[in-house]
Parts: sequence; structure tokens; C-alpha cells
Amino acid sequence: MHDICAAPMAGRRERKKQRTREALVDAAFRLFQEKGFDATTVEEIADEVDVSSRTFFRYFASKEDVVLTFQEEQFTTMLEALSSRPAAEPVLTALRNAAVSVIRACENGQYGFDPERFGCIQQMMESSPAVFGRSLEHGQKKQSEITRIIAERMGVDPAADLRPHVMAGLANCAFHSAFEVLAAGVAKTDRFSEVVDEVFAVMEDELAYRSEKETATG
Amino acid sequence: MHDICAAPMAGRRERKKQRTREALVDAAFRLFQEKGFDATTVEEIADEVDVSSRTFFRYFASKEDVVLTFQEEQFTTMLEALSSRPAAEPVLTALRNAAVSVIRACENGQYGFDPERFGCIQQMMESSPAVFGRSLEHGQKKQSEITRIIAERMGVDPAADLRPHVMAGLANCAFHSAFEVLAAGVAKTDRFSEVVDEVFAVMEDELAYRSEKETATG
DNA sequence: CCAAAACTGTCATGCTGTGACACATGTCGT
DNA sequence: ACGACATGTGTCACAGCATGACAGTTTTGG
Repeated sequence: MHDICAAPMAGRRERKKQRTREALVDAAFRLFQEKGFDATTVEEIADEVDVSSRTFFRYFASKEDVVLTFQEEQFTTMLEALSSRPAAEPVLTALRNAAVSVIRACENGQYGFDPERFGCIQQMMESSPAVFGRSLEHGQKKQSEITRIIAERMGVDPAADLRPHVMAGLANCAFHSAFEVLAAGVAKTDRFSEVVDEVFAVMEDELAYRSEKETATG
Repeated sequence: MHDICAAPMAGRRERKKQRTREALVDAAFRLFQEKGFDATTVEEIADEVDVSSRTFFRYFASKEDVVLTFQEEQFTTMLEALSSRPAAEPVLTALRNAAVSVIRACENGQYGFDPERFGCIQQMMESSPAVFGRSLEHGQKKQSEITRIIAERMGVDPAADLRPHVMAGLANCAFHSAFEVLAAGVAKTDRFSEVVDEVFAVMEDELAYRSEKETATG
């Protein structure tokens, strides 16, 4: 109860939990890839690791949560990347660079990311609406953290200024669009990072072009 | 079986179905507002109309579907508005005007929209993640229709050009951002239409501003 | 008025997710 | 090493969503 050191591997119990968790994730992804997300039941996943279904739900709030765990990791990494972008960069550029660099890291297996699993997630997003929906939801929930960082970078108060919120939304939007474009087969490449980069490019170009014209709001 | 006239009110059966459907929607929204979306069960809704739960699911694919029905209507109206925007307008301006006009119509009770129900939906989006998630999902699914119209307007092939996809994504994004901003209490107004308009304005201004600077992607 | 089509209710079933309680295991102070 | 306490797990029970199957009823149309 002293909490002397917040080390990740305190005792045996912690290690065991960690192992169980990883085993569950492994089993889940294996089954997801074999039979698809929807066709895989929580019971099957739990059986594979030889724990009860109840235990599964003590580790993950829902079946989708297994997948979202990785979104979470990527997201955290992205936030760090964003924070360390030079202050001289325009906001959208910083977002673009941060996003692209992290996704590239996933694809290349850097920082402990598993490229195969990354691909598997992409597949599931396309094939299972439930996963996709939860992912959108998760992204929206996490958007506030991006907003905070952007507001800091812009030197404005996020409670009184729309702009950081909208910019954070654009980042989220870029992800979704990239997914949609990839699923629709419109992109020339299969690399998610390149698609995201292109999407950002389109945003910048298209909106810049737009601003040359009149802003007739009538 | 002749299908001589495709009139909406063919026979008594059709009318009855329509009445049941409306009764279900009414009951659902009443209960949602009383007890909240999550606390309301399908059985309660069905009981209120004196039909079985099974019948409820013959009208709606899910509980969330009751709410999404209205999103659907608004969306359709928005597509029509978009199609009839003058071709001279830049794409984003057309999207902005189409979106704002439809939302204003909802708020003012035009075209048969119920402002009270519109407000109720807004409330539920904020309070129930399930509804919000499904709404995002739905929006993403419907995005392709916006894409098609925009592609037509731009005179490009949506199967080979990213731009219409990204622009459609921006429209979706504007909605989400508006919701988020509204829920966070950042906006100076409570009118959804005004918030959406502002969000579009920020997109245009901010990205135009950005384009003045260098596009250093390194 | 009768036969086909469509709608509904009932029943059975599967899956997700949660609460309660007992049992086993790990942890920590002494 | 031993006992007290905290924590994790299994089992059981349960509510809710959603779907398939089948039988009974109403509507439709000739």
C-alpha cells in the first residue's frame, strides 16, 4: 500500500495479470483472423486461455475493447509525437507529421508495434461495423486530449475558442477518410501511412484553393 | 401484386403498419426522455404500444435505430439541399450552406421536422455513448452518398480521386465537431445550426491561414 | 368467399455484460 | 514462516439485445 516505486512489474501478481491479458489478446486476434470478429464469441477466447468468460470481462469492458487497446496505444504515441513537433510548424502540419510518423512506425514494427496485427485491425475495421463504430466513438472521446495539446500550442483557451476543437476534429477526420478511401480501393497504395498523408495534403490544397474564391455564405 | 400506383398509402395494412411504427417511435422517445436511453428497454417500448418485443425488431433493426431514423431523414434532406446548391459555389461553401439550412429547418420545425424531438436527440447523443457511436457509424456509412454528389459537382471520378471523399469527410467532421463543441459548452450559442456554421467558418479561415505559411512536410 | 400473402405472437436460443458470493492465491508486516 | 488482508478468479444468476422458427390471425385480391 506504500506505493514506494510505481514500477510496472511490482510483484508476481502483476506479472501474472499481464501474462493473462496478453494471452487473451493473442487468442482473440488469432480467432478474429480465423473466423472473423463477429463469429468469435467471448467464451471461445476465454476458453483458449483457460479462464472463465467472467474473467475476460474483468480485463476488457467489451469484446471490441480488445481491438481498441491498440488504438489506444497508437493514440498515446501520436500525442507524444504531436507534443514534440516544433512549435514553428502550423497546427495542421504538426498533426500531419505526427500522425504519419506514428502510422509508419506501426507499419514498420518500430516501438514494439506488430505490423501484422496492425493489418489485422485494418481488416476488421472494414469487415465489422461494430468494431468500426466503437473505433469512431473511441476516437471522438479521445479527441479532447488532442484539443488540449493544440490549444496549448496555439496559446488559446480551449474552453472559449472553437479553433483547437475543430483542428483536432480534422485530425480525426483524416483517419476516418483514410480508412474509407482505403476500403473503397480509391488509393493507389495499400500503405495506410501514405493514404493519411495524401488525405492531409488534399485538405490543405483543397481548402487553400477554396479560400481564393469568394466566401459567399448566402 | 400489380403495383399500379406506388402511392405511399396503398391499403389498410400499410396504414396500420405506419401507425404502429409511429406509435413505437413516439413511445420510444417519450420513455427515452423520461428515463434515458440506456435505462429504457425494448420491452417497455413495445408494451407501451401493446405489441411484442419481437414486433419491435421487425420495425427497427436495433434500439438505436429508432433514433437513427431521424438522422436518416435529415441526411436525405441535406443531400437534396446539396444537390440544388448553385454549381458556382465552391464545394465547401455548398456543403456549409446545405448543412446549415437543413439544421435550421429542423430547429424551426419546417418540412415536418419536430424541433422538440430534434433537441431530444441532441441530448441523447451527449448522454448515451451507444447512440453517439451508432450515429457516427451511420454518418460514415452514408458518407459515400455525399461523396458521389460532390464528385459529380467537381466533375471527377470518385473511384480514382481522393478529393471528393475527403470533402465529404469534412462535412461529417463539421457535424461531429459541432456536437463536441456544444457538449463541451464552448459555443456562445445553443443553436446547433449556428455552431455548425461557425465550425465551417473556422475550417475555412484556419486552413486558409495555414496555407499562407510554408508547407514544410519534412 | 376462398386462397395466398403478410403481419404478429409465442417460444426457444445465443451472445454480451454485470452483480453477488465463495474460494484460492499473492502480499505484507512481524 | 505465519497470519491478516487484499486481490484475482470461478460459479451462478440474471437482464437485455437480437434472431430464427412456427403457428395463428388479419388483409388482400380475385
